[in-house]
Amino acid sequence: MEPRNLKEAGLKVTHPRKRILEILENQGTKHLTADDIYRCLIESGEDIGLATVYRVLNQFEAAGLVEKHNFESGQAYYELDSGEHHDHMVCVETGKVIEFVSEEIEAAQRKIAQAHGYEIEDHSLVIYVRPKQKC
Amino acid sequence: MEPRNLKEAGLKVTHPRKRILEILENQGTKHLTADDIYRCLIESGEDIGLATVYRVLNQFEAAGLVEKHNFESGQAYYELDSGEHHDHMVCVETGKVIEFVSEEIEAAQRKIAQAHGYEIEDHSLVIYVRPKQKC
DNA sequence: TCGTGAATGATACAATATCTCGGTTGGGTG
DNA sequence: CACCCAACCGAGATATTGTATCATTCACGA
Repeated sequence: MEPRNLKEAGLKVTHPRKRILEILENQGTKHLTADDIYRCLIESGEDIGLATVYRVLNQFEAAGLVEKHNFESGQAYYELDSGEHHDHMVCVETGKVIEFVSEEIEAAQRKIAQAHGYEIEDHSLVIYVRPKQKC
Repeated sequence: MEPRNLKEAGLKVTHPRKRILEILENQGTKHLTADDIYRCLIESGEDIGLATVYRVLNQFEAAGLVEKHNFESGQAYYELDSGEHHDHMVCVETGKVIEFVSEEIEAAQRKIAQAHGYEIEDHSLVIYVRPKQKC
């Protein structure tokens, strides 16, 4: 199971790590960039360096606490690892991100990888969509 | 249909654009970064700036001549638009890229988007795999 | 061939992320 | 509780990827 806190992840419980984890927990449905988190810290009066944010996010990722997504923006987005795998659908008009799971797609992927003599290590599926009803 | 040459794409036929298109056409199965292309040009004695490579690749993408992929590397990879859509499977050990098509997955995606009231604009599926036989 | 607007190359700049290093601190040990 | 030290931190330098600017050059229709 994924670690749910810093100790379980084998990380010292420091102030910056606690605050960053809090921010990730309080994220709504939004996926945050390192800079989002940095600015959020600054706004709440914290004195935490941007380098620390990147370092901590990398540690969190290595520890399995968070997932890192690249989408198509050249900027990485982070979200807490919910434990259950899911893919993403991004609305190109509103930027809204919807998470979904499709066992059908998962199975098809395994089949394809197997057919080529591989096993799946990971995968990334992002569907870019727009609202169906035209104005 | 996708444009197959510079004129059809509405682009002036200039030396840099011809050479960059040639390099993309001579790419084997490999997907190239802007820097790959730049170094290839330099090695073959051309005097073409890196800025031009980026500019031309962006124009090619806008014109539908090439596709840009982000994978997970923070670096964009380019390949000629073959006209037929395909997804990618990347071997995390060898870096090899395999292209594949799965109508099963395509259909499942359409179904999911529709169920949320969206239509698909585009999508990106990358499966990260490793060879099945362990040593 | 000539003229003109588009394209180019060099370089400065911007954005994202990592590295380095001196100073600080969490938390185990005595 | 006080000490100690490896782990951690903040700041700024640096690396990497890509874009903007601008003077010069070039493609191509007349």
